[in-house]
Amino acid sequence: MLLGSALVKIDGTGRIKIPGDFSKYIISNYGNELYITSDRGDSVLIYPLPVWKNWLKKVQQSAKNYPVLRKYLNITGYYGKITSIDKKERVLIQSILRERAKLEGELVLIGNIDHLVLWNKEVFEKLNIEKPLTDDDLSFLPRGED
Amino acid sequence: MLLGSALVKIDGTGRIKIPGDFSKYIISNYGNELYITSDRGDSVLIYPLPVWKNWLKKVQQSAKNYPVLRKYLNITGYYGKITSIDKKERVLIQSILRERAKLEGELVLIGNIDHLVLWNKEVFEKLNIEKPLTDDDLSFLPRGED
DNA sequence: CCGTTTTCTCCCAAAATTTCCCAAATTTTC
DNA sequence: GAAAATTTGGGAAATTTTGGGAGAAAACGG
Repeated sequence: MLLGSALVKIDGTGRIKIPGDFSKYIISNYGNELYITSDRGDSVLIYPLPVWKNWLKKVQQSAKNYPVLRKYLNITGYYGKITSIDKKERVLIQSILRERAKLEGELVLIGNIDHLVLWNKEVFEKLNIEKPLTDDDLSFLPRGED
Repeated sequence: MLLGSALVKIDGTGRIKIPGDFSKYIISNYGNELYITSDRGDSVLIYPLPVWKNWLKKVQQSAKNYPVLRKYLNITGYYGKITSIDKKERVLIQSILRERAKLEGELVLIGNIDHLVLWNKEVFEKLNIEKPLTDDDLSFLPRGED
């Protein structure tokens, strides 16, 4: 399962090295093909290709009626690209995404169960860390078992 | 499967180069004949010819019950043309479509399972990227491994 | 805490892909 | 049938992608 985060850097040609534990998990469970995309352009979604295909099927089945879902498909198609993890466990991030999500300097790569999310570290912190969660926010959490 | 996008340019004589991964997939699965058309004139639909023929059959069936579809058939017939992918993996976009869909400067070519959609990049972004998806929009996504 | 091993980053060069350009061939127009 | 316009073909430059070496940094083991 993909959990936790790592700091990574992007090289001169637009690739990132996927940390060993993430890449091992992905390759052994799903193979080395990825679908790299974004929904809002501010972060990069890195899916194992089979996971994405599965997800896509679900979305498309409901997309018939909702224009919003069609827009979602347009956008994830626009940002998207099939890529593979190379021998050194690197992946190329396509240039539209590099620009849009400001991929330069320090980046944060976060595991999200079956896929990864990549952020410009500064951007991520501005959105999530600077204004910490309030008691109110936390009140929306479901009850844990007790 | 045709997924993801690529930026392409149109040459002086109205052709685009279909990126290697797309063209390889198309040719090996469907051969090198295409049907190039449009439904609304603002983008260009690029179908492998066998895929289009199949689709057409379905639409014609439904047109018996829904005469509105006749208009769809008229339009896609009007814009349409059979073309083939040349040795250098280029295709000519007929001039009605070049004008109508403003094919000049940077273009975006987006994979959609079994066909491609070509847009003027600016136009596409105005329609899809300028106003990004909101939290509310995303809440319409089906739940799943996300 | 120090040396060893593994992982990651940085860099360069080779390979592949895409774009640009020109000219020949074909089709259309008058 | 000649001129104009469009389509087709291919060489070569420009750009992007790929591959791998070597140093730097981090993790590991004792």
